[in-house]
Amino acid sequence: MLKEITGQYNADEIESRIHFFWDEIDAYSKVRQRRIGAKRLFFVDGPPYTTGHIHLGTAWNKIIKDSILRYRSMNNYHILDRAGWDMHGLPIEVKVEGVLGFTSKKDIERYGVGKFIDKCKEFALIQKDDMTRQFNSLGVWLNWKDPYMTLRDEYIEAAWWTLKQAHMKNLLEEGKRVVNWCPRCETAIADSEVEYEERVDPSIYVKFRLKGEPNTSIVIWTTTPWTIPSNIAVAVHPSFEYSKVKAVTSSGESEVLIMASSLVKDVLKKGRYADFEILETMLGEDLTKLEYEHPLADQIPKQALFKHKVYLADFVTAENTGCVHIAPGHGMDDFEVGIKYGLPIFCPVGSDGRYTEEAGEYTEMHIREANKVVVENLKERKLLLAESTISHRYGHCWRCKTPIIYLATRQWFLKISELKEQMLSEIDRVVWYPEWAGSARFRDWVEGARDWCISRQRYWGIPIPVWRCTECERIDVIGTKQELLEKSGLTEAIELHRPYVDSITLTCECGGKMRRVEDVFDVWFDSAVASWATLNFPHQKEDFEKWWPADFITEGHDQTRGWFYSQLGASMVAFGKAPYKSVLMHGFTLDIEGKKMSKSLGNVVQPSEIIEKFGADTLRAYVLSSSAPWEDLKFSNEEIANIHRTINILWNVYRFPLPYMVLDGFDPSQISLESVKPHMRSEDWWILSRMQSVISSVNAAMETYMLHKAIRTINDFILEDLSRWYIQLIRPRTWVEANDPDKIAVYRVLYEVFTTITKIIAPFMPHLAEEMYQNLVRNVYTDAPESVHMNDWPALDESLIDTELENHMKIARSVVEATSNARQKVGRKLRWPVSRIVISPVDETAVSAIKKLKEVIMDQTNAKDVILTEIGEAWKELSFSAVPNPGAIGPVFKGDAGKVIAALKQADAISLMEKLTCSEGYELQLADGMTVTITPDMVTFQETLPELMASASSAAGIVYVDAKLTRELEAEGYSREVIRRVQDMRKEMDLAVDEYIKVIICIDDDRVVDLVLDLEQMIANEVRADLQIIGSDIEVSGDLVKDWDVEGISMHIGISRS
RNA sequence: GGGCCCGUAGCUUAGCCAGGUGGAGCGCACGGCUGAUAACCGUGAGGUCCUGCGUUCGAAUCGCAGCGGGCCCA
Repeated sequence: MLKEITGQYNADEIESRIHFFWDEIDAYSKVRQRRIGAKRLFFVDGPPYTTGHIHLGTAWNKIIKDSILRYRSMNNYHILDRAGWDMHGLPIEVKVEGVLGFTSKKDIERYGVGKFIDKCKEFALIQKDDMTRQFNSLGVWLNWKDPYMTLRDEYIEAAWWTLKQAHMKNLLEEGKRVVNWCPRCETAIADSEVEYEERVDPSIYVKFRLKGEPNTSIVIWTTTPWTIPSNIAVAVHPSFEYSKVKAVTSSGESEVLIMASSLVKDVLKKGRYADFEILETMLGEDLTKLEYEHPLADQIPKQALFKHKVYLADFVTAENTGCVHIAPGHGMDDFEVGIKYGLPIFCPVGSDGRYTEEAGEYTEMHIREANKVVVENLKERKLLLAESTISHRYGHCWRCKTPIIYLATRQWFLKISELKEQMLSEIDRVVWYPEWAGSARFRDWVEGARDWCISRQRYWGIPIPVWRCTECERIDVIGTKQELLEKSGLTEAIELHRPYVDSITLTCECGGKMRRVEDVFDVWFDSAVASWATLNFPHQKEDFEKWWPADFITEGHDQTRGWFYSQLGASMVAFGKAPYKSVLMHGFTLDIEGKKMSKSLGNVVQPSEIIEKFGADTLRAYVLSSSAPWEDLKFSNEEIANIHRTINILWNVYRFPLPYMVLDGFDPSQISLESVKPHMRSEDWWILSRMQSVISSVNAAMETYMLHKAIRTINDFILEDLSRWYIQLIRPRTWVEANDPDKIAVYRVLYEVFTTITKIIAPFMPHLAEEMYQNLVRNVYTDAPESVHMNDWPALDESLIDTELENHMKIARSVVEATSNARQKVGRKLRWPVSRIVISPVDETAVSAIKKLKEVIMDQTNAKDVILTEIGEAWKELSFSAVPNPGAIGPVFKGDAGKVIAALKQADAISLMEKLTCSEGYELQLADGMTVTITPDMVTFQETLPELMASASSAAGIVYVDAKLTRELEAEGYSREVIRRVQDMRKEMDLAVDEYIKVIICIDDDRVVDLVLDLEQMIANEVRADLQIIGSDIEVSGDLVKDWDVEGISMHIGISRS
């Protein structure tokens, strides 16, 4: 049986109860099992990094996923949805280093890599558990019991297997490249791990002395003096014009300098030269014969051995000097130039940021200290033309914030650039939401794809499964644990992490010993293989055949260059096709100002705070409804409170009829909707039609992941249709005591609407849906599915949709609102009936709407009659007054204008109007007897309403309210005032709805007593009084006695339990 | 500096694709309702539709340029 709900909406209580219930019956597993055999949907969870705490953005991300999957499940999809965790990488290493008080890789080596890895693993696992709890509190259903974790053997194998594919397809390459390097973490870091921040660096102009041309130098500019020891060349633009300039100092000394012609003035000003003379101009391509001396060759013996020349490069811009310092070991562009012209890739800097022995006198110096030393050394040699500082954006390590450097090192690469064309065509095969996420944003990114450096010189990561022979250099890439066991001859269980795996050696074909290269994978490679790793491929191939590729993924727009890309790249390498069929790109959570949430700004909103205050369902409904998924979400406390209010209204709507239903023993399982149809009123048909229309809109919205539209539609329905209208209309019908078919029809219709609501809110507000479902459905039908989430999504019943009725109801509501408006103007409150409202309808539809829904209108306007005029015709009882228009009268009548205006106001408006509409003028007699001609532009007409009447416009036309009182109306008005007070007192005494009372009412006005006595019986019925005394001079007593003031009349009322 | 997205009332937003009198909610002011009541409803005020230029009979909507914000890149 249905149960009455007495409490207010208490999210905390509901949600903990529902979580307990779900755990108890293992609802999630049952829901998934139920759909086995249905159409498959493979969803891959983008694995959050195990930081230990979720934030609003990750909460939003999981809420989107959960809502979509719940919706799909109800629409009969068999869903595969392992939650995922990204658990390797620098962030955890850095955190563990912090806990252990380490500052460099040497500390880790001293401590022991094995112990360090154990700490990292422990850390990651603990943080995963913490975060699982937090995601659970959002009501997010994914497979939490068996999540995929990047630190697991089977996951590591998926990465290994993928690398082996790359090797077999000749897409794996080891090579010297310039990479972003963090000198603190002593590792290469990915482009995506570089954070750009404003930073002040030196800005120096350096003279490189030409060989064979005394007193002549080419001038370069740089912000990294420490790279000067590594200088190998100068680059110029082939088609820029360069000048040889004779520059003269204030002391009269002169020298010859070479730089871009357009920059001569700027440069010489910086060098504080007093005068100059252009000796010669030439194109960049004419400079290539020049050779110069390395400025610090005397300090760096190795530099004295290299030739230093000028080369051409298109990337040179006409900035600074137009001559670019090239150190192929320390810059991407520099490296390219070096490769192109076969220059030495000279890189005398070690992994810790200190110079190596190749740097001569700089050996062991840290590059950060080197800046000032280099500048000093250049100054000593009179090679420094100018020196200052510059503030610019410079890359930093995302974890430890150390400024990065560029180093040419040996690294492992996936040759993604070779796959670019195929990747672009795969992008077109994927369905993107919104469309531009793929066609514009992702495409742009992929078009710029470079080879992917997948190696890192760290510890906590998937070891790169490359073994190299110490004798012949041959390499072998291991694809699985099994393969490793076989090739190494080991039999016992092995740990696939460092340092254990490092100790395993293989035997080379040449008989030599093969050792693993020491690197681990870039952590982005981990998640890149998620779509097959989560299927335990290659360990287990059946699921892969059955499910892959993913039907759907959804992540934030930062993942364009992240997971959308890394997955595509890895999948192209492994399988030659995209690993996902459709992608929803969602936005970011910002603060109310539209600024990103960050700890330093102190504007971070914690999901847990919101859950505590409003509950998870409110948070969910808020983030889903407040903007389109792909737009950024500006977090607003006001808006979330507003959503909470809507949910609260739904709760109140839901519990409102329950006491009556329970009292009447209403059993929906015994009364079909079909059986009450003969007794349904227009409003019942209407709400059922609206309900179906809502289902239809929600379906349409969900098809294209317009989650915001889906929820807004549902919320509007709850607020506008259900709470503000239907419930108001049917309230009196629920109070009827007899077992009236009219009442039963309302109950059944409400029941139908409520049970449908539980299903359509289930994907979005899963707890509230479950709470309502358990009472409405499980308490009635014992054989119903255990959880609302096991139900099918409501099928659209088009036979219930009546668009004409929906349209008519809209018109009727508009009439009711207009009546409210008019009542307010005339000062007649709703409790007091009016004799009639008169409507001048605009068209046929308005007429039929009003005729069909007359009862509804009368009821809601508290009017005794509704009268229609002919279409477009004014109401006959109206009169008009003339309003003179001084703007037209003034210029014509000048000094007499005042008299004309006065006369117009006195004139008979009706005949004036009639004359003016059918002729050009009206002869008006003024007070002094003069007659003037009034033209139509001089006067406008205004309706004047009879006393106690008011009008307002509505969709149906003008609505007039006649608020004149009669004895009957007044009697009813006062009686309702009395009833309302007694009801208020019943409430105050907390009486049961059906309890009887005794009432004594003393009214200090004989006329009003008389009026009220007209309806004595009605009052007694309404307030359930079995004894009622009303008079003007009687003693008032009772359990509760109160004095009231009703429109200036004192009333004393006493009530007691009967 | 480049790519993509966003900019509408004090706040959150609809309308923009397909040009034709800008519409809600919150907040504010006033009023109403009263067995959903620690709830609810109505009315009103409140807009340089980021700015400028252009296309057009007509621009919040289309185009261009700029400004501000976000993500990504250099």
